[in-house]
Amino acid sequence: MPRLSNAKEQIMDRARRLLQSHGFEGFSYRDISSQLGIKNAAIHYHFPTKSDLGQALVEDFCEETRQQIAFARENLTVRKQLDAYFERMAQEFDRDNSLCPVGAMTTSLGTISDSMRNSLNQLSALVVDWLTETLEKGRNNGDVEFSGDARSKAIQISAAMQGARQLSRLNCSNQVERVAGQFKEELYKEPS
Amino acid sequence: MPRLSNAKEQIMDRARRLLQSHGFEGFSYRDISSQLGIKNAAIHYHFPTKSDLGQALVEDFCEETRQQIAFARENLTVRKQLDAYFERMAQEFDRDNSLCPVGAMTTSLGTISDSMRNSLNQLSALVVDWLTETLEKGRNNGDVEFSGDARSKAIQISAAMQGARQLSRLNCSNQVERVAGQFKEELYKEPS
DNA sequence: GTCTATATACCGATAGAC
DNA sequence: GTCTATCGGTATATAGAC
Repeated sequence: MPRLSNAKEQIMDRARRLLQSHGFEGFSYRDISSQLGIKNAAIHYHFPTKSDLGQALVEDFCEETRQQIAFARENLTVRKQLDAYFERMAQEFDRDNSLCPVGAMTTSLGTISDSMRNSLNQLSALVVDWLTETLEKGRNNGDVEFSGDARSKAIQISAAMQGARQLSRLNCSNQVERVAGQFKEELYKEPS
Repeated sequence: MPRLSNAKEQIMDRARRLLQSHGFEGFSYRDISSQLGIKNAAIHYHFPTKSDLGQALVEDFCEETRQQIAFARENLTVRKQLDAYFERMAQEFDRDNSLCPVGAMTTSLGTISDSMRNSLNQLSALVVDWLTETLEKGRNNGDVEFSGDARSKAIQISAAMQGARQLSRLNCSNQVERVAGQFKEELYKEPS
């Protein structure tokens, strides 16, 4: 009889929070096991190595992001898609001061496995590709306004949101909303 | 007779590189001592605790930034000041793929000393305050163009440059130049 | 599937010789 | 000012009982 109803999910949930607050090398199996009231060895049963755990976490982020993008693309206008993206970034920070997964892993890029790094790259590309496509579409139909090429704008926005979540943790104030508001003012200059 | 001509400076130089590539918790006294061909205890003589070393590093960053800002403010036009800032960010990344000090510390904010955190906060504020002042001045004399309030724009730019350095390490390509180019295109729309 | 116990390695830090 | 030697703590990971 297991002590936890669905141990694997609970382990990943704790690991996810720890990753987004302390980075991949900033938490240990002990942090997870003590929070769940189990022992280290129990985690090793579900995730033999920490790399396995990290890989599962990043793939989870990818899948979640894919679903959010798919929903937005099929159901929302360009402006609503961008608004939802900005709002999600601000809300994730408000909830638990969490970093974006990519930002939380940047200091560990030299030590993680190739497969983990590849998945992280995919996660980053998912957002940038969707932003590029959405911005381009919005410029064509007049929903948004910006100069330069769409991919550069997409990278600029993505980088700024990641950085804003980090600066906000340092200042203890939500700069994500502020940066998002600045982008919206610039993109939505002409009311549709 | 010391084995190193100026041990303290050499230790800080190595520590600085390690901090900007692996984060504060991502390097050890051993990493530094092995690179310099000395022993751990020698580092502890100059920096009794790792917190002392970290504090010295952040204060060094502050002093360097203060000098760069003071020079720019006194000798350069608004556009030249912004150009110098963008170019410095891109060059620092090109040289050794280094993170900005603030971005390198965000996953360690929960474990570092209060004094280190305060210095880090000062470092971030130095750049944002200077950017705010410079943007406002440039908008008044027609050197640059942007909407919204200057401080929001300053935070947006600062956050984007920090994020761009991190994304660039993941992609193995210099997105810092690309993001800087996007900002320049937007800010310098009207040729002076 | 979870436990106890253990292996091995690394960490920051200190004492004392030179 | 640097060394050798060592301490206590923690990390990931494994073996084997239950």
